[in-house]
Amino acid sequence: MHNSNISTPLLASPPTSSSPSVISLLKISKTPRDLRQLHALAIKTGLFRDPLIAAEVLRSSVLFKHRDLRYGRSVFDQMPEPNCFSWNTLIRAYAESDDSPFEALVLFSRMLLCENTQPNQFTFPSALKACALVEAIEAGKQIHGHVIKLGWGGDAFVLTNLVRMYAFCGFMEDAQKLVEKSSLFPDNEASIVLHNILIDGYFRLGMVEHARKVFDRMENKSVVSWNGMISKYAQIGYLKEAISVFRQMQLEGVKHNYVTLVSVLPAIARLGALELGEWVHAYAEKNNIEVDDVLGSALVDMYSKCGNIDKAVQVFEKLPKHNPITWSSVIGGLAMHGRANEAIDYFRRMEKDGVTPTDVVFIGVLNACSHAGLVAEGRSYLDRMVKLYGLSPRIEHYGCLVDMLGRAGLLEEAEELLLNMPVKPDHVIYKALLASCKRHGNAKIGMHIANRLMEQVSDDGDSYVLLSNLFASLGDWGNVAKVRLLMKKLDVRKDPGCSWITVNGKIHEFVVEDYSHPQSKEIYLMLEEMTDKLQEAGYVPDTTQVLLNIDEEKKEMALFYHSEKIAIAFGLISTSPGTTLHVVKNLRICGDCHSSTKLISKIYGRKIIVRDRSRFHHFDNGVCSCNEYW
DNA sequence: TTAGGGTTAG
Repeated sequence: MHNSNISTPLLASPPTSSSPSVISLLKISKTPRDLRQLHALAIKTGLFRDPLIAAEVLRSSVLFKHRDLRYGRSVFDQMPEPNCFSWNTLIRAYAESDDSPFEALVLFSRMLLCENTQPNQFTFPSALKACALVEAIEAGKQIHGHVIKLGWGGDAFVLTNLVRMYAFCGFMEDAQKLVEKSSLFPDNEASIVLHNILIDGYFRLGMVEHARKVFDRMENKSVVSWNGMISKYAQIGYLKEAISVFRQMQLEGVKHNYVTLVSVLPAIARLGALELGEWVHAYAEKNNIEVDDVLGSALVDMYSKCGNIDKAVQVFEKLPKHNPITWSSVIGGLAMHGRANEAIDYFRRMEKDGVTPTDVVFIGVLNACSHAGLVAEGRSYLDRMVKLYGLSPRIEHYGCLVDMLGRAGLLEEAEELLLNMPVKPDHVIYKALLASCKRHGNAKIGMHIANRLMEQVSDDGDSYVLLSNLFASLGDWGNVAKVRLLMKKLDVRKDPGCSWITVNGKIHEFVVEDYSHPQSKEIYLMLEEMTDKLQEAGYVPDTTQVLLNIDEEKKEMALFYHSEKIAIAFGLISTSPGTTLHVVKNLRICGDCHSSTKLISKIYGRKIIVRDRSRFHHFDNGVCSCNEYW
């Protein structure tokens, strides 16, 4: 068929036969069709035999706007004698591809066999990148040999990729040696990059101390080095370290930039350090750092995880644009705070705005339903996710649903779902159901689940504790003792419960019966006062929450020293009257702490916001925002 | 043509 009816503006004026104009046409070709037409034309006119033009066709097809590797490969295979540039282009394209980096190595070895071409400083980085991705250390070492033989060992790009190759393959000594050698000729820029890559490698291998040592020994650090430490620490949950590097950076006079803020905010969020989070937000505004959708989603998440959901919503509304992640942040935030209906409203607004929800957005929506007892809604949203959006539920989605059914007391259904879902249950989901069984006193299902949990978990202390708590709540002290003995034998420990509160920008952390705080004496006096006032207000300790076989008086004492109570006592003595207290706890709040905190909020006229492992509780004037549904 | 970034069930 003649193609005059599909002529594009690009081809309206046919190219002349001179190479430069074809090359410039290729460079501005926008659609795959433009490219294919130019390609066909080049072949028809014989211009494709010009290696420069052929190379440009290839480059246009695999890099930048087109990124069609299969098409690029066919272009390459048509070349009678690809030049070095073309080899490099295709090797790079494969090395950067998600599914076939290994093909880059195959091509590299084919290139070595060609008589007229030799790898150069542009070939090695891609080939080494491919080795790093597929952890091909032997190939990597051989390529290193070629690098030396051909004299590219001093090239900054080649060197960085060599170091990264060794680091990704876990050969840290080789990586370290290369970096040290490069430090002898301190061309700062390049040396800093090499050190950053080395640090990244140590983090990837979980060798955190080594990473820190390299960082501390760096004479010159760039802002990227600082940001890298902050983000890596935050990613592996070393939250305080992340924040301490952030502060040290400031002390040493290195200015925070956009990436610094985006990197440190998740750590602040998880710690619940509201004051610091507010400082970061103010810093962005004062320094004209644009709060775009990326920084915005980090801020929205920070405000909601730090207890200020209204501010989170406010920041969200002011963002210049929204994407699935900003929506996830605000929906997940509302869910955490138990504001299910608003979470659902936001979800509807998102759909109305034409944004396609991701599976993460649905985790937020389902979590909202779970924490508000909206069972029918939860089911229908899972259905919507599968049928309308074609998303496959992950274990997290089933986790929300099992939790939702369990909290609502629909334990048989929860168990049925857990046993029949198409993904393998993990210890998280078993524990969620086990916690519901304990709460609703269902020993039968609890035992089923416990048995299955024990089959697959051997070193998760929390699972054993949950099981022992289930027995304890049923008064089955014999089995409690058995589980505890087993824990001792297997040497598994549970996460110690701890709570923390930020006062004047400093985080104060407490564990159960904690006497280590410098103001410990005042804190315990306050705890005594609190207990007296609670008793005056008619509070009776709920000793069923103490899951040890000890006498009642001791049980009361054990409750009295729960870490969240200590944190609240400290908050009360170290802030002025009326100040809202923000407490974060790493486990779920216990029933006794929940009911006494309600009273404390009334007695002392304080709003107390507690974030526990699963959600927020806003205590105010004797009531909690969770409506006892947690 | 090399280094750093946001959301995710309990």
